Amino acid sequence: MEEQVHEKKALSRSQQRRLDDIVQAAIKVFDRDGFEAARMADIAEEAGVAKGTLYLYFDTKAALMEGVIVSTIIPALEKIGDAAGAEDGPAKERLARQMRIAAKRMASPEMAILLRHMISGGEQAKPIVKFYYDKVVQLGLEHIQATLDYGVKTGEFRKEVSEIDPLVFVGAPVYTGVWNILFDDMQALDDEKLIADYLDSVILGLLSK
Amino acid sequence: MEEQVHEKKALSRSQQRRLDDIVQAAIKVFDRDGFEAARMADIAEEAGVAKGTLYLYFDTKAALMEGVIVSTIIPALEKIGDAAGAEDGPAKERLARQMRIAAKRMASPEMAILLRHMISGGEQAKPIVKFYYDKVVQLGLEHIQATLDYGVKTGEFRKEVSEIDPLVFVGAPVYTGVWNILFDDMQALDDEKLIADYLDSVILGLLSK
DNA sequence: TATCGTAATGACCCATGAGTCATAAAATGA
DNA sequence: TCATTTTATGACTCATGGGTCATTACGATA
Repeated sequence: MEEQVHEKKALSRSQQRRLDDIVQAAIKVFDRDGFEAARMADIAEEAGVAKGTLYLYFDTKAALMEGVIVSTIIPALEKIGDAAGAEDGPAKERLARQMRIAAKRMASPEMAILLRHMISGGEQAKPIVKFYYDKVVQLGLEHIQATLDYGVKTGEFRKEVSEIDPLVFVGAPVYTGVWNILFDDMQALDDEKLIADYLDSVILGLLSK
Repeated sequence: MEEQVHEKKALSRSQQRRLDDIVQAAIKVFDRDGFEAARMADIAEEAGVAKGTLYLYFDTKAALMEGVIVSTIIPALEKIGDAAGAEDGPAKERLARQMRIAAKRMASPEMAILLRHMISGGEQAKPIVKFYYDKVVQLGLEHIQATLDYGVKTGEFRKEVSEIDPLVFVGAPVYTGVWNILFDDMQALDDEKLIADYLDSVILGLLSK
C-alpha cells in the first residue's frame, strides 16, 4: 500500500476537511457506480470541488481508490482483529462472536466497495488483493483456527474439529457480503437471522456429545 | 434476456462455427481481463476474425457478454437443476449432492465470468442479475428447502431444521466461487475437501439424534 | 494595500476503444 | 464464367473521461 497524498506530512485544518470531503464523496460514488464507471468529475461535484482539486490530493483515480480503502476500511479491519481476539467465554461463543463480527463487516458499504474492486479490477487491483489476503484473510483464519483448537482442547468440541478447514466458517459471512452487492434490491438479507441459523446448524455439529 | 443474433433464425454451418469461435474467444478474454477491460479488438484477434465481424453477430459488447452467458452458462445451470432435483436416497445425501454440484459449478471459469460481471457491472448488469436471481437463486433455494423439509418429514433431521434459512447452505459454494476469483493465484482451494468439511460439520448439526 | 506564495479552478488535451461503413472477398446460382 | 447477393474487413469516426496546466482566487505578511 503506497502513500497517496504526495509527500505532505501535515495538512492544514481546511485541507484535512477537504480531503475528508473528497474521500466521503468517493465512497458514495464508488459505491453507487463501481470503480470503472465512477467518473472523477462526479466525485468532484459530489465533494463540492473542481476536478483539478482531486489531483492535488490524489495522483490518479486508482490512488483515490486506495485512499478510500486505506482511510476507512483498514482501520475498521483492525478493530475486528481486536474484537475477535478477545479470549474469554466458551469456544462456542467465541466462534459465534467471531462470525457475527465478520458478517457485520462484510455487510458494510465500505466492504462492498472493497469486494467489488477486488473482484472486478484486474491487474491493477492485485496489490490490494494481496494485501487483503495477507492481512485479513490469513489473520481471520488463524483466529478461527485458534478457536477451534481451543474448543477441542477444553473438550467442548469433538476432536476431529481441529482438522476442519477454517474456511468453512467464513462461507456465510462472505456470502452475506456478496448477497448485499447483488440482490439487496430484490430481497434484503436478514444478516442476524442468517448467522444465527448458521451457527445453530454448524455448532451443533461441532459439539462433543 | 434478449436474443443477440439479430433476427436470424438459421445460421449456415460456417456461420455457426464462426459464432462459436467468437463466443469461445470472448470467454477467454472476459475471463482474463474482466468485462470492462476486455477489448473487442482482442476478442476479434483471439477469434481469428476482424473487429467488424463481431458486430455481424452481436450488436454491442454487452450483447456479446449476454451471448456468452446465455450460450454457455444457462445450459449448465439447467443441468444442475436436473441433477439436484433427483429424488432418491436419504435427505443427508441429497443435501450433500446438491451442495457438491453447486460448489463445482461455482468454481468453473464460466461462473467466474458471470459473478465478476454481476458484481462489477453497474446498471447494465441489472437484467442479468435479475435473471440469475429468478432462475437460479430462487430455484436453488427451493431445492434445498425441499430437501430440508423432506429430511424432517422422514425424521432424519430434527424438526427445527425446516425453519433454517436455506441460504445457510449456499454460503460455502458461493465462497468457493469468490475465492477462486480472488485468491486462486495465492492459494488454490481444495473444493472437494472444503465441501466435505462443510458437510461434515453442518450435517451433524441437522440430525435428529 | 501591495506583494508573494500557495491552493483551486475548469477549459483543454489526448489516449482509448466502441462502433461504423465504404470497400473487398467469397459464396451463390444461372 | 459472370452477375448478384451475402459476408468479411479494417481504417476511420467520435464520444468519453482521465489527467494537465495556465490562469485566477485566496490568505498571510509587511
